[in-house]
Amino acid sequence: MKNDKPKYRQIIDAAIVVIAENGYHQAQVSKIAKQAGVADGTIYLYFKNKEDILISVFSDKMSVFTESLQYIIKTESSSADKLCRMIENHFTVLASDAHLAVVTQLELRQSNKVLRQKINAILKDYLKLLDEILIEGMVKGEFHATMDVRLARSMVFGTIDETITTWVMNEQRYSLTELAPKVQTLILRGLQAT
Amino acid sequence: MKNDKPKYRQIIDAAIVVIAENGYHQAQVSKIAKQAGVADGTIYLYFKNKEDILISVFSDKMSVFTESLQYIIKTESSSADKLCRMIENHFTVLASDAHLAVVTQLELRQSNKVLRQKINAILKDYLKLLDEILIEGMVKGEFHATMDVRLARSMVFGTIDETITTWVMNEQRYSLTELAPKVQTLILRGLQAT
Amino acid sequence: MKNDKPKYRQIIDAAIVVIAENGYHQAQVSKIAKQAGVADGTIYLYFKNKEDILISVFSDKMSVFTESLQYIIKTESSSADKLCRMIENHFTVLASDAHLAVVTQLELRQSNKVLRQKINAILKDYLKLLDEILIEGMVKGEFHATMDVRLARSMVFGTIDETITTWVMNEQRYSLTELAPKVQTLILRGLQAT
Amino acid sequence: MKNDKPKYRQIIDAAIVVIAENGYHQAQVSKIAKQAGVADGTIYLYFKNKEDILISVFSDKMSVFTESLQYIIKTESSSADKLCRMIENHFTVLASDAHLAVVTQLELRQSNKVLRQKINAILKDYLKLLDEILIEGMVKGEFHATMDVRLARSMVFGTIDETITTWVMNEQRYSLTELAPKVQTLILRGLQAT
DNA sequence: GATGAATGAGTATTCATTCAT
DNA sequence: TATGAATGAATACTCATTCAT
Repeated sequence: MKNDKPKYRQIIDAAIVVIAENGYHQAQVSKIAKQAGVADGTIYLYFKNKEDILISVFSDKMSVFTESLQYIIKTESSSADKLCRMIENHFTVLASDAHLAVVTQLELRQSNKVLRQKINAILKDYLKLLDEILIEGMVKGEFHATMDVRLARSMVFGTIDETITTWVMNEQRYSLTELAPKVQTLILRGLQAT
Repeated sequence: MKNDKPKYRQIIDAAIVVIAENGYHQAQVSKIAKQAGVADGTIYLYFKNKEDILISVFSDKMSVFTESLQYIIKTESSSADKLCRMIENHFTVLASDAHLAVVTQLELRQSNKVLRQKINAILKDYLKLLDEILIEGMVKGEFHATMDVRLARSMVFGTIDETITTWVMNEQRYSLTELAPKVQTLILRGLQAT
Repeated sequence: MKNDKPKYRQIIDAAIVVIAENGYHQAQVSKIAKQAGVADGTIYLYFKNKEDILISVFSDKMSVFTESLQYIIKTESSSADKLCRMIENHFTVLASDAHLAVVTQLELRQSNKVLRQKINAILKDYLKLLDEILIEGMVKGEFHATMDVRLARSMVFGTIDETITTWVMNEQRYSLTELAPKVQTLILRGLQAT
Repeated sequence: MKNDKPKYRQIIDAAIVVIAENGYHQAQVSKIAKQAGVADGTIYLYFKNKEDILISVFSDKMSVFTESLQYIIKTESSSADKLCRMIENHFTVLASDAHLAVVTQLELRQSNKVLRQKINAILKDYLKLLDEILIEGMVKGEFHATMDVRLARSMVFGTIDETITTWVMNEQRYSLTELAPKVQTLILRGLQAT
């Protein structure tokens, strides 16, 4: 039952639903409060302001990706496998939560510069783990020893992000997870030492 | 034709400057009018509404990319060369116009879903030409015959886009054009038949 | 006809009516706009913000007092006469404008510290003229040569202000102007050299 | 009797401190509760509502003035002496409690019309004693037999009040008590029969 | 008595667009 | 064509008060 959840979580979850269904600019605080089943003022007992809700939404969900990735890095042995599992995980999480996918790929990007910078700071933790995998792969000889890590990271993340955004823009009409193996192949071909 | 009228151009150019310098959400119609040296009302003699200005900005600039790419497709012979020249051209154009880079990579993405869908429709012409190159490469045996064109397109465009966005977010502090060869290598490795 | 007045004046006059009839804290911008017969947004073409309206109201009306007093100082010869005419004028102006009296004596005093400081700065011009009269009277031997000007000013202004406030609090049920001669006598007795 | 309970006093004293330090409009109930060391809800066990706190503050402190004045009336013999001792007492009490002076002279005056009317009702007890002195002085021939008592009261109280307010507005930078003799002289000159 | 989490009404201000001149 | 004064809808946040514990 929803009311059993702590209010903080109720509000975060409500925000995702409201943003996904109404769009970023139509996600008024009062709408989020109503969806969460609390009074408008209650929001401000748990969040400093509206921006704080949005950052918390992103931070909260991003930590799922980051924690999974940390686990993957620990448990897989080859760098290529780590990368493959990362892509697969990224796709799986978003494919299983349509609301979240819309929010992260489309709506949250409409935020202003300040908020976007805070979102990017949170994203950085995830990208650092990606860098770890890439560097390890280069050191171990799995990936091209001379490649530019920053560019490789842009390729991996850019490809993943563009693939998912395209899927969301097409209203999630096809299976995202089925694309994972092909994306893995495309990316690995670009990175792996021959 | 309305594009020929000087005020139309004045307003388009003013919009880019105003958006780049103030950000998407601070680019009021009155500011654009002032920058263009016309009255607020005059804007509406040349554009249906504010959204129309923004779409026109994107459309106007995108046509530069599309025309260059059409020329490249015509003049280069191998698919790999076409792809390389496309990447190089994309980087060169944005590297030479700091305002335009900020507007297309950061500011215009803050627009709402409707506007972004219209922007994507314009982008589609450019991506269709990219598809042409990829398909031709597959047919000619230059690229993997079995790859998914839609994904390959996402990889190429996603990598280019993420690389440029990262550069803009880093306040264009390093040379973008010098990255072109490495990006070309990364992408071609992923696509080329071995 | 009201609409013949410039909008600035329409809004100032409307503000006085709305504040007098609804009280300071119930004088919403939208109410003032409605009373003035303009749209809410029009207010902001003529005033920076709500505080600016209130300051302008006070400043605008205070200048009536100040200008009259300057004229009185010029035309009367004895200091005692100047003081008498000042008191009489102060009473007459407020007695003739019930709304204004309520606004200056009761409502505007509910404003916050910042606004009250700005109001006091405006009031200072008026009190300086009072000081002039008092000092001149002392120099000419009309008033006690040894009295403390600051205190004398407090007595004159405090007596006037308290008398008027009491009258307003009693809902202006008796004639304020008829009190003038008695107030003049009381004050002059305190000041005049024997 | 509720006044005997320590929390009642704690809250009254806390209110004065909070209002003096934060200003009337920033003196939230929760701030007063915190300063008093009680929970927000506890306030409502001792006071009907916020207005009740403020009235109680004023009433509580005003009784000090009223009781002193009653003692003065009893112990002094001449009306002039009573008036002098009243002025002196009024100045002394406020000069010795900076917080109280700020609260009564500046902050509490920002309250709305209803609250100010209640404050005036409390003040009336004090002003009635002043009236007693004035009337007695007229009967005994010390003061002008024909003067208007209501106006004389406005002069006495208005002068005292304006003098103290000016002193508070000047951040209590000079000695208020040293002004007492001069104020006494000014006022007595206005009232005394010659 | 004492607590403090929860409530929800209320408002200044911006800016895209219009239209009389 | 060109102007720019006027419009008016739309929204985050505060804080006095309550009431279940």
